[in-house]
Amino acid sequence: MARPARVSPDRILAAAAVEFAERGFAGARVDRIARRARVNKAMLYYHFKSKQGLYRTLLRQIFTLAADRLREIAALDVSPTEKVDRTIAGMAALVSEYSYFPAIMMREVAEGGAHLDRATLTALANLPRAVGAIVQDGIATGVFRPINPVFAYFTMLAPIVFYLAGAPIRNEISDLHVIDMRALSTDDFVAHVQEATRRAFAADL
Amino acid sequence: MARPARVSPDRILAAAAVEFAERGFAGARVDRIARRARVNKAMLYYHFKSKQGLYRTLLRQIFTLAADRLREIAALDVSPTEKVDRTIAGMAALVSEYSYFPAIMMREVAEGGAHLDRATLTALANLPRAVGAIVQDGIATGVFRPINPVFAYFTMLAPIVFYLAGAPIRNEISDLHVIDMRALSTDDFVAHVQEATRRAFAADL
DNA sequence: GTCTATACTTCGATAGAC
DNA sequence: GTCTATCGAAGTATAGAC
Repeated sequence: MARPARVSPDRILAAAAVEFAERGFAGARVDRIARRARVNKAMLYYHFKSKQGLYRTLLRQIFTLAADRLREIAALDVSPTEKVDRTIAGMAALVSEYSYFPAIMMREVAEGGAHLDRATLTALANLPRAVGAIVQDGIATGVFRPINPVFAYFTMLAPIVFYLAGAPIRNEISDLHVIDMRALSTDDFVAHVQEATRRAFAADL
Repeated sequence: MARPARVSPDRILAAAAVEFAERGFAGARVDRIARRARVNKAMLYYHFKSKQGLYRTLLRQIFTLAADRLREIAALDVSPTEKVDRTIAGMAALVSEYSYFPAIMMREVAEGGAHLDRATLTALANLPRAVGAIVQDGIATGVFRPINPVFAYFTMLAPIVFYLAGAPIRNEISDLHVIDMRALSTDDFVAHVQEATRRAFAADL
């Protein structure tokens, strides 16, 4: 049973996730995180030592969680095609639970991993590794055509992350009445990426 | 003939592109931009009024350039399939000319357009519009299966932007010897996305 | 573990001479 | 248009009492 300990660190992490997702590492304000977590700023430093320490802890946690989910899917006893479908849906589901995930991911990619340590980068590396394993299995068993597994990772997941992170700016744009992107459904988009990926990966008959 | 005027503003914009791509709006330092452009900081404020003014000018320029290229492709007298191929290659080519483009794009999406004004958002909106027009044409003429044009935009271009923006962090990860992503070629990736997109969009026979 | 008060630094921006 | 000098705000971090 999960002990109710560490409420304060966990509340800080939750507040940090929102702040870092919305503003990035440089734009995030420690005062705002503390206030949102309803803890004293000194407590934040007491638990995490620095803004960067907090950031790294948060990202390691997020990346580890995501990689674990992907590895669970990879370990299932279903076809590679089904695993690819579930991978795409799984990432979308992860985002609906942790809505800050895509923005943090996009920012860190753009940042070139500047604020990350070895452990955090390793956790991130497990994402393409897990997806790559699924794809390689599909190629080996002849259900997928030969594709580079890392390429496959980007083709499958970049649209999901980009699309879900892009919801706020799509709304901004829709407000201008130049093009309306408000009616788009996330589920429809997930189904679209799944269908597109099945067609893109399938071995020729 | 382009007058050689405005060397100083142009140099500032070029320096700003590098700085904003590497560090984001909040992380960028006006002093660094001025030094890189070899102009006095006061000159920067003289020409652009504020950090935000500089940022908006830069992004409007980038987005306008990208949208113009896409519209040129859309206007070509070739098949929709060929246009889609060229759209993907065209974005990759744009990035090899303006290497700061993908990072800025990713950051701004994550930021939700917070620092942008109406003109800049409108310029950005022209990207999905141009791609959407190509896709709609393909659907109307029966060479593509029915797909949402905005979905198609994300499926085609998110992998390109994500992959190209991700070069630095892939190198960081490769240094850890957990997974090696250094040997990947950009041209191969472009070819992969083109092939995947052709298969994903093609109408069933 | 928790809080108040504050030290120290960095950064965006401008005044004002030339 | 260009430069020097500097202001004032904002931000990270910590010292030290409880």
